[in-house]
Amino acid sequence: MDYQRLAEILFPDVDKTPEYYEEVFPKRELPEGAKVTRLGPSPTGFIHLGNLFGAFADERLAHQSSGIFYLRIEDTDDKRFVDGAVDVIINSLRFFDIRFDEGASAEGETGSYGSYTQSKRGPIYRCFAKKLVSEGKAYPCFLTEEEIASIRAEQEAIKANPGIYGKWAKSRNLTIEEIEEKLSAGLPYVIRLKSDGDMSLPEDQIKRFRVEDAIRGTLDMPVNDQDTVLLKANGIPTYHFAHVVDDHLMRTTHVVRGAEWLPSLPIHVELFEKLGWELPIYCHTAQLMKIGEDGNKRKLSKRKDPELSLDYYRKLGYHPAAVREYLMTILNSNFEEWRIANPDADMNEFNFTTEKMSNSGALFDLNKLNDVSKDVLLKVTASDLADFLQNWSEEFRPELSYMFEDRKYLERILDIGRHESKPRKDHIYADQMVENLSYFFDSTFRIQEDFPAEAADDADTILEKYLESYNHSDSQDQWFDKIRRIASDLGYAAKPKDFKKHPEEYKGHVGHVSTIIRIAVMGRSQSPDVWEIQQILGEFRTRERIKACLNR
RNA sequence: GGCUCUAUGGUCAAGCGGUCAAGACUCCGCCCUCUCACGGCGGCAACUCGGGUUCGAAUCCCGAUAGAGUCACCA
Repeated sequence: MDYQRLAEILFPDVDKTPEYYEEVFPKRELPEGAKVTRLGPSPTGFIHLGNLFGAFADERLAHQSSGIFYLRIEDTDDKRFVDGAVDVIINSLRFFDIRFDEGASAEGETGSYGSYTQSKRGPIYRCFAKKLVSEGKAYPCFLTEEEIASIRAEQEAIKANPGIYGKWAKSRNLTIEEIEEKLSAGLPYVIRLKSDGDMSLPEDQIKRFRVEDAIRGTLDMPVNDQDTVLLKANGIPTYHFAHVVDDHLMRTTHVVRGAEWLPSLPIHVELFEKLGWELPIYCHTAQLMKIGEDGNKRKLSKRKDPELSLDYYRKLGYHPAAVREYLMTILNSNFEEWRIANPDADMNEFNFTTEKMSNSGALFDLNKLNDVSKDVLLKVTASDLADFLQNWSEEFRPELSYMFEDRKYLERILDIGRHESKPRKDHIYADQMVENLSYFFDSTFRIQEDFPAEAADDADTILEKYLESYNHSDSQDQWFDKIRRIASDLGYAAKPKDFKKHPEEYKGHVGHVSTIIRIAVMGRSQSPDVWEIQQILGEFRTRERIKACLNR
C-alpha cells in the first residue's frame, strides 16, 4: 500500500509541512519551571462552577510559575455554537479575577500561537492528518451511519465491546483503487486512527501503558484499541485530534481537565506517540458532585442543578472573593490550614500544588461557602461592600436603588460592629444582607414580630417611658442604664441572672424590656446593638418609630 | 457488559506501618451577654467488608462490595 500516494489523494489542499508548523510555533522561551495552561471551553455561552474550578487551577498553575494561561475556543461542534459566547466566558471569569494572558478575546486574538479558535485551524489539522495517513497510521473510513449501527447491534449480540476496531474496522483494508472509486463516487468519509491495541487478546497479553498524572499519580491502563475518528466527514477534527495537535503546537505544558476525560486518555497517548510528540503533563481533576434524588453522589449536571450555574451565585450576590476562597478550600486540601496561619495574606501568596488536589469528587457545600464568605466579607471595606452591593443591585434588583441614595448612611450600616476586637460577621451575600438591613430604610421597615409575652402587657408603658427619657446624645452606657431603670421600676430584673435565679420575683428581665424597644425601632427581636443602630438612624427617625408603635 | 477512577464522621478532609485517628463546616450543650451575631469551652459523630503480609495495618498486597465516570462523525 502506497500511503504516501493515498495521503496526496486525500489531502491535495495541504500545502504546508509539519516541519513548517513546528517552526512557526517554536518552543516557548519561558523561565525554568514555567507552566503553560489553557482553558478550552466550547462556546455554548454557558460557564459553570466546574469550569471555574478548573480555570482557577489552570490560572494558579500558570501565574504562580511565571507561565502563560491562554483561552482556546473549542468550537469543533458547530451545533453548539452560541453567538457572543466568548464574551460571556471572558467576562464571567474576569468577575472572579481570572484573566488570560493570550488567546481568544472579544476584540480578536492576542499571542503568537494562534489561531486560538479551533474552527480557524482547519489547515493545521489537515496537515497532521495527512502526515498520519502518509505513514499508514490513519485511514479514510467510508462506513455509513447504518453500517455502524448494524456493527454495534452485532457486537451487542455477541457481547463484544462496541466500536470500530480490529475486524470491525472494515475500511482499514480498502485498496487504494477502492478508495479512489468511492472518492470519485462522492461518498462521504472520515479519517480514523489505525489503533494498535487489541482488547480481544487474553488479559495478560493486552498491552498497557503508564502515565504520570500530576493529581492522581501513576495511571496504568490498556492501550487504545479504538479506531477513533480524527477528522469528521465535514473535515473538522474531533476533540481528541484537536487536543493533541493544539496542545502540542501551542506548547501547553499542563493539561488540566475533568476526570471524565480519563477514559479517552489512551487515545490521546497513542496520538502523541504516533505524531512523535512529547506528552504534556496531565492533571485530571475530580468533579464536583452533589447528592442526587436517590441519595447517592453524582456528577453535577448543568441541566438539573441550578447551583452549578455561576449566575446562581451572582444573583444571590455572593462576592467573587468569597467564591474564590471557597473554591480554593476544596481545590487544595492544605489551603484552610494555610489560611488559618495567614489570615490576612493575599490568596495568591498561597502555594498551590496539584499534588494536594483531591482526587475524589467533592460535594458542593453551601454551608461552608457561607462560612467562608463571612470571613472574606469582613475584610472587604464598607465602601467596597457598598460598591459591590450597588453593582449587584443595578443588575439584579434595580428596585433597591433607594439604598444607595445616601452612601455615607449605607456605609455606616454596613460597618456596624465590624471594628471591634471580636467583630460581627453578619454579611454573607447580597440578597441576605439586603434582607438583614431592611429596617434601616423606611420603605422596607415594618414590625414583623410580636412582643415577648413576658413584657407585652407593659409595652406601651415601656415605650412611653423610653421616649420620655430618651436623649440621643447619651453614651451607650448611659443609654442602657436608663433601660435598666425602666425595667426595674416596672418590676423586671435589671440583670437576667437575677431573673433566672428567682423567676417568681419578677415579671421578666431587662432583656424582655429591651426587646420591646428593639421591635419598635427595628421591627424584629434580633439585631445588632440598638444604641448603635439608633445613632445611625438619627434621633428623628428613632423617635418617630417609637411614636408610631405607640399609636398602633 | 468492557475499561477506568474513587472509598476515613452528615459534608470537606489530615494521615504515607506504631496517633487515645488531626482540623474545618453543620448540629447540640455551656460560657460571654439586653437579643442576635462574633468569640471561647465542650459534645455527638468515621477508617466499606473479607482475606493475607507484619511483632504491629486506616496506611502495603489480593479479593469482594459500593459509588462515580466513560464507551459518538459532543466536548
